[in-house]
Amino acid sequence: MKISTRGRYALRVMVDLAINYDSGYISLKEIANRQDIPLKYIESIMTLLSKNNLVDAKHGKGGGYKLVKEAKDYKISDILTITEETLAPVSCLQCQENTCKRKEYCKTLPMWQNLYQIIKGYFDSITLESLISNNQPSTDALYI
Amino acid sequence: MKISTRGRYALRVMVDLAINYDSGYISLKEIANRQDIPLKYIESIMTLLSKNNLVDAKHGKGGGYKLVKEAKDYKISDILTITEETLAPVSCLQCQENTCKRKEYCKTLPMWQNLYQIIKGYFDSITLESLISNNQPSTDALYI
DNA sequence: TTATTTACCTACTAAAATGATAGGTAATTA
DNA sequence: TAATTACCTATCATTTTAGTAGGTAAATAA
Repeated sequence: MKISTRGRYALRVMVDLAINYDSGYISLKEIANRQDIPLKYIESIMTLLSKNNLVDAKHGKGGGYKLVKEAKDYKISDILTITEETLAPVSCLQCQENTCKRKEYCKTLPMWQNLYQIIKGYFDSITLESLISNNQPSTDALYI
Repeated sequence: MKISTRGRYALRVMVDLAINYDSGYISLKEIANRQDIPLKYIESIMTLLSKNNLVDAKHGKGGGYKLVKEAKDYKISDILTITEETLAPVSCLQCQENTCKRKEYCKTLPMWQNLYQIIKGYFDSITLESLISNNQPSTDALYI
């Protein structure tokens, strides 16, 4: 039950882009260097985010990536859903329709559904802005 | 970010043992059949749970497994922590001491720490008994 | 115009994790 | 004593993960 490096790297790059937003387009060469992430690896990840319109890419000299909206308008769930493909903790929940034959009587299914909602809800509640300002929902408040 | 079949199978077997608690020792042959899980695979999983004293095993004819305590006294986290090795969503959190060199300034670390607490808290709050009675904390209540 | 820089594209690969299977041994009991 | 059961060891096929390599296309600065 681990978040992949793809997702973790993507978040770090997005945070970097948010912090350096005023510098305009920032090359991956610079970010890869600063974040100590393999350039070629992060290239494939950022191309994915670019195709999903999370970032604006500009080719050529002086090009690079920049955010297309304010940091507060990026939910962490938006980024992770793309890089992780899904946030569902079990595969029977990752498609719209659950095709598991056990679903009618499965004793563990409600627990997984709940967990899925909790994880999604958590990542929905955090933005790039809250990451930068170290301002996240406290765990204490999550359970009444 | 998926729970493995090891963990999912373990929970299903434990639920089965809980439901059929009154029947005494139950063989894996019977459970594997009922749960449609490969016998040899579940054997390795249950040996692990047995070594961790979550179940009582009895060899020979009429042998099998049974719970060592009431269903309400098994937290889901106890079972999953053994089968999944850890519930930490990122590897830097799975040992007592975080050895990541980025930990001092990492913008994403607090988010992972919080998530870890939420996941642990969730699985701590559910027991085998609550699974059987379909009585789990509602998602609605989790966020104020 | 040309050299440079950058994103993007395609293919490949090594290592690890996952989800098993196979064949036995030891304990227990009917 | 035969049958049954947990347990032990080894192996394996597939998938996923985490990259690497080498190029092409776009854009710009010189």
